[in-house]
Amino acid sequence: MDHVYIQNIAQYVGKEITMKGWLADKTDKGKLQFLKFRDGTGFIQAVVFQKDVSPEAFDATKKLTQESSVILTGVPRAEPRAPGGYELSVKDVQVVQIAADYPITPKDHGVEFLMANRHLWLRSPRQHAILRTRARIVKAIRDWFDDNGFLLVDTPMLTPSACEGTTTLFETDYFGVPAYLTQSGQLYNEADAMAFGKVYCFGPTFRAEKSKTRRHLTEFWMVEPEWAYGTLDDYMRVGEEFVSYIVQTILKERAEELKVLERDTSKLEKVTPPFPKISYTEAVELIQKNGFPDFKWGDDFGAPHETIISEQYDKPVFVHRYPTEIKAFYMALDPTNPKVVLGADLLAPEGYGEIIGGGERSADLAYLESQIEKHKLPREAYEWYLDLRRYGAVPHCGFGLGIERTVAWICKLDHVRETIPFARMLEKIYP
RNA sequence: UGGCGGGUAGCAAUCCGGGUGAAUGCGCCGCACUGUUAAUGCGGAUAGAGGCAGGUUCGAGUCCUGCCCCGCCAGCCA
Repeated sequence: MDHVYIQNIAQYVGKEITMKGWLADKTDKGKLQFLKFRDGTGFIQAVVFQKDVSPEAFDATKKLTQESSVILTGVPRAEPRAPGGYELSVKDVQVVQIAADYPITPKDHGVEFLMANRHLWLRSPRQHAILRTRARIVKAIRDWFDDNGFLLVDTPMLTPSACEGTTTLFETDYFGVPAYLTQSGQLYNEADAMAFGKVYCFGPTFRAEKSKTRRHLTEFWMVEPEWAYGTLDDYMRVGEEFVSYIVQTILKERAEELKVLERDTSKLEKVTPPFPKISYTEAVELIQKNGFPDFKWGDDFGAPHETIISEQYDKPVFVHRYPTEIKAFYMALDPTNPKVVLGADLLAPEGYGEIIGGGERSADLAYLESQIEKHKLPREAYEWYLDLRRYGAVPHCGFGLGIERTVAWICKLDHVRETIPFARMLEKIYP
């Protein structure tokens, strides 16, 4: 007989089934043993009464340690008192392995210890809630693009040169020549958009920045759509529809997980289109009026400035038309004011900062040539990119959304390190 | 990289006005208990010469110096 998974338990109420998994925790009440059992799809309480099982099985139950692997046979039934609503009345217990003294106890632990034991920490209910939410966010992202005419066209991880500069890249030895782990699929995405119209790429991204904050990883996942004939306004409209879809989907599909995480969902419910949109210039005035009178037009936002902006709204907010000087070389100039570019960032509420960056890309060959020179980029590495402006250049736009920051925001976590199974952080790569 | 705060038993904390190798809870073992949810009660064992290296002192976990590691914040960014 095939074994049954906890996530499907409702279909088997009253029937004898077998479940395979691990013992998360146990409460010994003498002739009654409560097993907190998990199988990867969920947690369920199993109850072993001495009179219901063989003496051998009962003995084995009493000897089970935390995280021992075990196969249970029994009958599930509805139990209002149990988390999840179901409970297994056990008829037989088969021990697969008795686990050695398990380091992670149900009591408090520090971050250092938990991260050193990340390979085991993943088994905890809270980590399940986060990573199951992450998986659903990823599916929502793919669904939205797939259903809105975007073609998945992935971009390379290994690149011959930097996208925007060389200081933050991980270098590898590519058959004797340097190659770099990608920090963005952006430029390749533009080639793909000129080929397929509407595309998106989705994969890991690497940045060797010495950033040590709750919002940074050296390896993180990013989804980047790019589409031909798209404008700044198109991008912001797509962005708000897209982000709202993700949030509303999670509210519906991961309500149980958000409850485990004690997430205040009323704040997420408000995330619907349209989002507020303010210009960089308006944002500067806002910052000056709220405690930073010395902030100058032309300065880039720091974390405290972003917080001031996002605190004004109960939805994510777009800040558009940044000074040309502080943005990437490929950004399109605003034809009505060449001091600013047609770019915009989306700032998440509740202090989570920038979760999207993007905008319209320049289609102007001469302008891009001058930008490459101005930014001291190696011209030959960008010839293929310039080709895109020689052969059927069109206005186009795109953006990148950081998965981990989005997960951290939706789950309301203190740090992005819990949003990915094995976080890669500054000088930390174990386990 | 800078600022601040930390590194004491497997884990988490107390001790931080220097003075007999101090110490609580969890975990672990045993006993009791048919409704636990971080169970409870009783009993027991294990465990560090207090991050590492120096220094001051009659005497240092406790003061000083250097180094290592961790956390938070900042810069940079998604």
